[in-house]
Amino acid sequence: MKPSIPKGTRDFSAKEIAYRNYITNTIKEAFSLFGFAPIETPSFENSETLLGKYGDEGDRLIFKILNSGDYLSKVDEHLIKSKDSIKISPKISEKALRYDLTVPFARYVVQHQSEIMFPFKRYQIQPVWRADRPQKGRFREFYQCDADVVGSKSLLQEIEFIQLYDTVFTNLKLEGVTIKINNRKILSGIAEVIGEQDKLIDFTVALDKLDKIGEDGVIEEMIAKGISKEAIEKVKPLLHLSGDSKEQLNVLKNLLADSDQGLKGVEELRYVINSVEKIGLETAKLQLDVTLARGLNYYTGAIFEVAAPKSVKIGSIGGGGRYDDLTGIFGLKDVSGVGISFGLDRIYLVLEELGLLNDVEIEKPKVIILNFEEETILSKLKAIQQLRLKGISVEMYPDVAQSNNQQKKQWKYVEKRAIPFVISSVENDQFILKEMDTNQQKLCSLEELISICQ
RNA sequence: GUGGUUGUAGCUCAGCUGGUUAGAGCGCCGGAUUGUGGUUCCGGAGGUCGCCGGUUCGAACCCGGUCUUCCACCCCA
Repeated sequence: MKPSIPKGTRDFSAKEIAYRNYITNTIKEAFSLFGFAPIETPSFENSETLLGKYGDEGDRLIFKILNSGDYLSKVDEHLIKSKDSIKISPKISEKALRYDLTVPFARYVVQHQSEIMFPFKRYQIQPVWRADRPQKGRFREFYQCDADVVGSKSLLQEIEFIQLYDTVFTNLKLEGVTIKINNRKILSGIAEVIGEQDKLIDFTVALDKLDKIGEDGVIEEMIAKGISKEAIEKVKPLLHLSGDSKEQLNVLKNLLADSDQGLKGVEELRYVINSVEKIGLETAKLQLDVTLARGLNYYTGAIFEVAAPKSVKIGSIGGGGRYDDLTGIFGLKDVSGVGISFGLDRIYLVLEELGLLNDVEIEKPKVIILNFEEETILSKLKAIQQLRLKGISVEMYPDVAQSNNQQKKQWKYVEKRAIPFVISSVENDQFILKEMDTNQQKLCSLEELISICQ
């Protein structure tokens, strides 16, 4: 059998893990700096927890887990003969792999509401699964790093999340990141003003594609979705908004004069953007983007999306927003939440492409002891014990060299792993120590060895 | 879900319009030379050319199907 793994999944080498840990540690540090504490939820949930939360498209992409045992025996025979997958699947599958971290988190909040102190701040770094077709920066198993606050409607949270994004990308030394911000209330306000409330989703999805398919493309798609020509005519000014955020907000304010909701969105955005501008960001740029929609149906206020530096062609590396009633479907009303997510795998690709991972330390021993002759093994093992007691990582090449070639192989092993110190042999309690960087070699005692390598 | 793309030794790839025992470099293993590696040289192992079927006297190369890779759309991190 030829070994293989399912498409869209990956093995990670020691080096890749080192790089990934560097990224997640940077994110974790920032999360706790901002007062978030980690929680974890199971890899799979009851299907009813997940299904219907992400729209039809989302449901299609959820990995369903087949019931164990004789899962067909209890299914009605007519149903099986009907070959109706949608009706049969809930009968044979009651669990599913989580699709994101937000919905399981909402479930968690409701289920543990009596133990939780609100406002509740948590972070979660775990893999999620989607039955998608893989492509660049898109996998079927990937990691999300989410931070959310529930139980506070304060816009200060939005401001803090923007700062959190900025902190992480600053610490990763990633320059040129753009944090795009919009407000769902503005989008529904626009839909209201142009009289197309019921087509809000189609409208926003089309608008979202502006930078991808251009003005004509957006208009074409809106027509295809049945949005009236009058409505589109009213929207047109949006398609070429210009100027700084202040000017853009003023245009929006005029456009949305008849929509209370829309005006509220404008004010919320104005507050957040003004505050952030006054406080200042380290490396990231905050940008108002009225076309920013995001697919998820549960956002109700601010919407965030993080774009990688322009030189890297990849989808968004993070996103988030405010959802006023996510916990409502699980029976807990009026709990507002806001959160953001970092796409670990995409951030990795961006950093790698920009060469920002090259300086990351890879775990390896500091010292290696070569194994050229049987007789000295015991004294070497003793030295190893002493070095390890001092916290110096050290290993010995396991196989004794029987020939010149095998000695050569040991040296090659050292070189390949870039181990800085090599002990080639022991004579009368004196070690022959070679420092690979300088190529200098000297004879030293155990004490000297420890002080050099420490 | 739609469209395209890829698949030859462990890795990177050759293999002209179908023709006898399928090649290279690197790597790997053994050996020689090098004071303890990084040089040079010699030798060796390793592939039913993704899989199934078809066309043909004959296919790695043509056709169909299938799986896989990567990419774009949809959607998204």
